[in-house]
Amino acid sequence: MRIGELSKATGVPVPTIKYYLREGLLPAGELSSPNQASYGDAHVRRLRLIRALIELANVPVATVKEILESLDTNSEPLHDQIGRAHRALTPTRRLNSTEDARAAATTQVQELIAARGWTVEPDAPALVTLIDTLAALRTLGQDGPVSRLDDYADAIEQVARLEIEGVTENPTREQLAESVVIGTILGETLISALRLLAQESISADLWKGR
Amino acid sequence: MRIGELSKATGVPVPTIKYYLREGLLPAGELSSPNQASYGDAHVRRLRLIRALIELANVPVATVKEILESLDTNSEPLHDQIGRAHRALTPTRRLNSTEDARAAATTQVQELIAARGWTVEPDAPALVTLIDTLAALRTLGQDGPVSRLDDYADAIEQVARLEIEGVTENPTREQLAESVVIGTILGETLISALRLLAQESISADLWKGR
DNA sequence: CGTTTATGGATACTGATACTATCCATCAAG
DNA sequence: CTTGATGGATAGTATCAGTATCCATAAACG
Repeated sequence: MRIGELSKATGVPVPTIKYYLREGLLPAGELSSPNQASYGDAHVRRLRLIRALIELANVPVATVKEILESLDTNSEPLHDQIGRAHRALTPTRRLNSTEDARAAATTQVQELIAARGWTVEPDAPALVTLIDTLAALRTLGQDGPVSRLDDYADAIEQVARLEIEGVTENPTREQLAESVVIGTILGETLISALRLLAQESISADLWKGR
Repeated sequence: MRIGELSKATGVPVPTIKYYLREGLLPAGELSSPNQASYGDAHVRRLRLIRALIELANVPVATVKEILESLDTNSEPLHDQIGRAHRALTPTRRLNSTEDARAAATTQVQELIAARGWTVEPDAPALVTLIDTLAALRTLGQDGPVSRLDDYADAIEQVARLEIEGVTENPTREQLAESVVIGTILGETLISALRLLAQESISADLWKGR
């Protein structure tokens, strides 16, 4: 398969494929002569994965590269690979909310984690996001979600259990890693879309025309 | 309060505040003379909201503007305001997956909606995202989430119900709109962070060191 | 065999986004 | 009365994700 056919097969423009090759997201094709390379099914698959992460999950190109490298080498422990996927989904910027809102949120989160017996590193990026979000909600006078945090956690734990279930049936370590990482990232998009759909339905029933 | 104090109170740099004023995200302060304006608590609150949407939920500046305008005028029906918030959370770009994967995903989603009795417009943005995501997962050989879609929907419906519950206790129409819109957007960040935390915990217990 | 057309590789350019920086004529505070 | 903000306008910057252009070579067609 030549680059033009790869482009046709995936719908990705040739210059974009060249860009991904340059950036190291996509491995080079096999060269038969200095300006002739052939690509295979692995390239089609990889390209689809790249597009899904970029288009659906809004993962930056540089992060996609990191994730793919980590999946390719498999030198890292699985738990670290997951951490990499998590960083792809966590906003890096910190929010400065009022000191007391943050303090209250921190306590609440610590209690939640303790009550559920979760094993979470104190510097997990999602921890910071959770605290910041709770603090922001409270500061903005929206304490509905804040006061129902435990109920949210119930539902989310259910989802997380489902995801683990759907992933542990993978036989090899490589397949497991791939499933976890892809599932973590695209799962977020899936859940978000489902939630919006459910909300839209409820909103339509409740407030249509109000 | 002058702009410097507003900056101190929120941690947002003065040039950035000026930028938000220019872009119409933040209403102008009250002018006492051609180069002297004073800002109040409403500005502090608004600025915090802007930052939360941008930093935590990754909403683009232009979309934040739209959302705030819609909340300010309250001329739209509530259901349309929610639609606006939904568009802020939905990727606009479409993915081209294989025809049969899309067809299968479309059928599956239609069945899901029918089975649950959801009221969803056929052109809802989340619908497209959901179909694309399912198609991508299947194409990538990750059918775990695809086959468990109904279980996911169970858990998500539970979350959506919680959110409605936490929001209907608002007395006025304006407060309701604000709660729904902010809750929809920041709720997404909250749920995402909770999910990652739950995953990290499970992953730590299951695969630490593997 | 000759002429389009496509390709690999390198380099340069573009458009969007979210700020930053500079300027200047006030205005306010010490 | 000098020093330091401020409002408003305009210009500049950094990053990101591609696009575009060139060129020497190779393949496909007639």
